[in-house]
Amino acid sequence: MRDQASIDIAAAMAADGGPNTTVDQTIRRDIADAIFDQRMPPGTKLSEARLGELYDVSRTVVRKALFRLASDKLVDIRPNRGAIVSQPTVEEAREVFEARRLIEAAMLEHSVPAMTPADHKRLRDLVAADVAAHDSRDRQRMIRASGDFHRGLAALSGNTVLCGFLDQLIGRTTLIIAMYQTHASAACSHHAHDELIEVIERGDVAAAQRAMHQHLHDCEDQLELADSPTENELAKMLGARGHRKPIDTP
Amino acid sequence: MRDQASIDIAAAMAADGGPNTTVDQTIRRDIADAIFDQRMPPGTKLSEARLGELYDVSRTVVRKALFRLASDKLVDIRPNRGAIVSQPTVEEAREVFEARRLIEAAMLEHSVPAMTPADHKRLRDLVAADVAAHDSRDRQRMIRASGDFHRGLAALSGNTVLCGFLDQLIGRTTLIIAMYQTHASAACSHHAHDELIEVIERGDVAAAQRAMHQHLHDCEDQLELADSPTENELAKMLGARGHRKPIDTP
DNA sequence: GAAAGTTGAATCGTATCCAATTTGGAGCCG
DNA sequence: CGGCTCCAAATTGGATACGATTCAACTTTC
Repeated sequence: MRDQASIDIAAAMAADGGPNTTVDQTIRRDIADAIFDQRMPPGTKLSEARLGELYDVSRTVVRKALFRLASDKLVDIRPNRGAIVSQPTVEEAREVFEARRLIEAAMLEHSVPAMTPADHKRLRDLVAADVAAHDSRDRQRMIRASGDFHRGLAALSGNTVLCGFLDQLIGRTTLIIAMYQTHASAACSHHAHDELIEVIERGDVAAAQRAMHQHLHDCEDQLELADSPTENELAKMLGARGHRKPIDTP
Repeated sequence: MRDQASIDIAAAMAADGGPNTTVDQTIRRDIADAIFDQRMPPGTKLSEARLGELYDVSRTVVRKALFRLASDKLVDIRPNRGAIVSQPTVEEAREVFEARRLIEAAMLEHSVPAMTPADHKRLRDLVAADVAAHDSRDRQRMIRASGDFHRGLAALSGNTVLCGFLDQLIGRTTLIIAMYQTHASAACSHHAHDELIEVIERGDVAAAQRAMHQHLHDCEDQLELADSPTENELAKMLGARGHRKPIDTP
């Protein structure tokens, strides 16, 4: 019995040492990463059974992960039709950017005046990582570093609730970029981040808000949100022109 | 075959008329309503088995509902210890109110200039319902009507993403009120809503934003967010005074 | 030859079952 | 008599099994 206890303790230690991570969290993170790194394009089917056997786990836990991802709007679960990587519409994309503008600009009002030199350094480090990623020509790194800058800036506001919202929005933005990106220019140019941090260090709230607003607008404008519709948009247009195709999610 | 088609149509009509609602949605809504109406105080245990037999359904679907509620931050699922109605901390409460101030004020900037007379009427109707609820002395109706006003105002911005965020925040606010309300004054006074709509109809964006900011501040100030700590706050304070108690969720 | 109906495979949703963890209390020892 | 250990009941977490729904290909008929 004491043996059993010690074994239990050892097992617990081992489990704690590596991850507090349950399996479903691993799956969730893996899929999210794959989406962010654009290895899983929007629309890819996510079969519960397939994922289950990939991770050698039951469908129950897979479904848990998919549910969580659905609440983060990264995957879309259609009743009786399975889960796919979300295909955000143009309107949704515009709304996400608008929401980001509102939230990120508003957060600056509180965070900019309260920043310490240490905070400024943290931001500069994040921009440096952004630049490095940009130089590496690695799109994954670029997107990730850009997101990390925005996340880090938001974290300085000290409001975890808003950070949670923004976190979701950044994830959705990545998906939107994957879907509507035009030529090579993938993420936000890091120059904008450089400019932004400069204004922030000067403590000029209004200018910082303007810069953030402009920056996000530029990101949105780099996408093809009007012409050259992607597949699902095409389907929508065709549907409106008489090819009555039953839409399941009205 | 035509018979079958007509039957299907009839069934669909019936289903749509009442619920497109699957059982788990019903459970989810019922619990949420119970929380909002303060019939379920924060901390109430939500046993899966009990709920399952109440709705004559398996635990699987109950867990689905609980999971969804957890992602809305209305219930708290502790590993191996079951689900309880969330007990928001004081910091969480402050953050929720701050988030609401930011979001709701920022939304006005877009919605106020774009409102039509019809929109104004809609808002007036909502305020009227609010007043009626207030006169009825029915706390449930008061809270609900107040929330509906904020929801309706947000809907006029046309941004469903932000509306979703605000919807979650309003739900959490209700929970916060249930936990930290002082004497009788439960929800926001409807006078504030009256004032607010007046400024909105004048089209004065800045004034409307100020009014919204002030209104939410007043709501927050009506709560006891400093003295008379509730249980979980007490536990935290004791923990800080040397009683090293291992926290499971760091 | 094309359109409608039918059949079949695959996948999802729910129920039931078994293992793991927590909790409360009984028993034992100091 | 108080505190600790250990065990049993209850509850949650995960796995498997079965029924329902959907999509696609095939057959049949006009």
